[in-house]
Amino acid sequence: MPDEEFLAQYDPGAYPPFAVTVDVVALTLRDGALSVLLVRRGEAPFAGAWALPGGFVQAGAETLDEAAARELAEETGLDEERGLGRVHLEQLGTYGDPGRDPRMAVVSVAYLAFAPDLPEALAGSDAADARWTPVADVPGLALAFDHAHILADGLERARSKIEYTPLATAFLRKEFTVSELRAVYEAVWGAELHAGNFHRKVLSVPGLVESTGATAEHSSTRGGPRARLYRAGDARLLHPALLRPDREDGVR
Amino acid sequence: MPDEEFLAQYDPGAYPPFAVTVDVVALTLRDGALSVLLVRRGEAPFAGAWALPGGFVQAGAETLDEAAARELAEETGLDEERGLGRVHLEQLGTYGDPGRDPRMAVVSVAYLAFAPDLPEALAGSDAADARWTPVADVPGLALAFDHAHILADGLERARSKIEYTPLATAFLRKEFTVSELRAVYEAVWGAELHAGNFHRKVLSVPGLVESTGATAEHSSTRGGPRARLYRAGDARLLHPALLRPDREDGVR
DNA sequence: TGAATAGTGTCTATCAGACATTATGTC
DNA sequence: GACATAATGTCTGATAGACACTATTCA
Repeated sequence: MPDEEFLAQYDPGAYPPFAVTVDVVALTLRDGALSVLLVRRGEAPFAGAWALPGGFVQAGAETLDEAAARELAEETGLDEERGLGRVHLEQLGTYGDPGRDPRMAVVSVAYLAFAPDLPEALAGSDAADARWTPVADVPGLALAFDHAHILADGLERARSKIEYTPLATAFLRKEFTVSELRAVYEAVWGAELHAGNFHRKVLSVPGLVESTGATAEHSSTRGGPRARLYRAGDARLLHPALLRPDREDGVR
Repeated sequence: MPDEEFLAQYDPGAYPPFAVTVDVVALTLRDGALSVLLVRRGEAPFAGAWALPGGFVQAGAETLDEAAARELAEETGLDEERGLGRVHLEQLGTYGDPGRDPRMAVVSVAYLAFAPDLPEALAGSDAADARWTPVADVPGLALAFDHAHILADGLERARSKIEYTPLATAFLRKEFTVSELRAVYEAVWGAELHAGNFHRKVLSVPGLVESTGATAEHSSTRGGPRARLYRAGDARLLHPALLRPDREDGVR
């Protein structure tokens, strides 16, 4: 049977129906704290509960990546011009356990976003509120659906990803100091790093950062020389990697 | 509005309909060559073309992981008893570009499987044929849908995963020699490794392998002492990792 | 006997991490 | 002047990789 003939008599209803959503774990640094974008749901199910921003994929009209970017833009107020281009967005994983949504069979494709410090969030169409929330405060929140699980996976991916890619720079503005970069690593890993060793390491890894020649305006905090400014380098993978301090070697 | 009331009047038809499939990139070593399980499609679309094994997820009846295990079992003839338990199965990524399936909007959740050398494949219900195919032979095959893309992603994941996890052992039987393990790395990475250094490295990484005390029956190939036998160790992450030989440092 | 293999020893360049030091800012 | 920070220097132990070497088995 030729394909055309088959398609003409084809009955889409014969296949089990799913709804497909995208949900975004959007991370940023606010006041030195690793924070995630959460929305307060305006509608059932889980009305009133905090959840990851997300929504239904428009079948046939957009790719999954585009759907994730669209949902993120709706809640952050960014567009392609203003900043969205600087946000790193990657697929995290897909969650489809039966019963994860009480309405019907829903498969959620989760995305992970790294964003520089952004203006306060905007409540999108179907959200009552939207807020950047320090991830340390999330455990008390009882997120909707399986979003706590998705967030945990996203955090672990983020911790691992900044080890061997230069994506920590995606949390910063275009120009940054080594100290600011160190603050990113410390916030994501939740561990203090040795300033001197970190400095030397960052400059020694090929392609992680490149110098701008300029120095920061005023030394922000409590004195010290003005720090030099760097841009993100052109590496896509770090070699050697910046390994996080020993997390119980090997994880048996 | 309470959730129950909402659910009662809820109309699933209001949401864009998707079909959800799982597709499996199942890798194994056959005669020293890294090989992937392919099926020849019996029905349109792409009837007669080779494709990754997969099928529709049964909505509400199984998790995505279970659906992937079911599809893999159908094509390999394995069940929980006979070997399926030793197969490593992990989610690879999700593919949902509009038009990737000519019939309707289909989202495919791809899985990656590492299997020990298995008996010849079995054609499942909707496949005309099933075969373990050396990945080196695949480029000439014009796989159905976007399966060439999915396979490429799976291979890259596999190459990367054996660096920092002990999953290379999933390609071998319960007991194996260091040389057999080296053959896995060489097949997956497509590079020759230094036998002596590899040997010392494998034994020095905590939790990668543990000794059985036994030695192999006969030195299989062209002489040499009988090799000692090892089991997979209890590590879930390797530290330090086994880095693959320099792939153009950093990938700019 | 010859050849290939298993396993170990040695050397060197590199790297992570601990620690120290100097210069430069703020309060 | 007290103090924190930026940046660099020094040292040590671990590691990757090159190479050499011995012992063991098959043909």
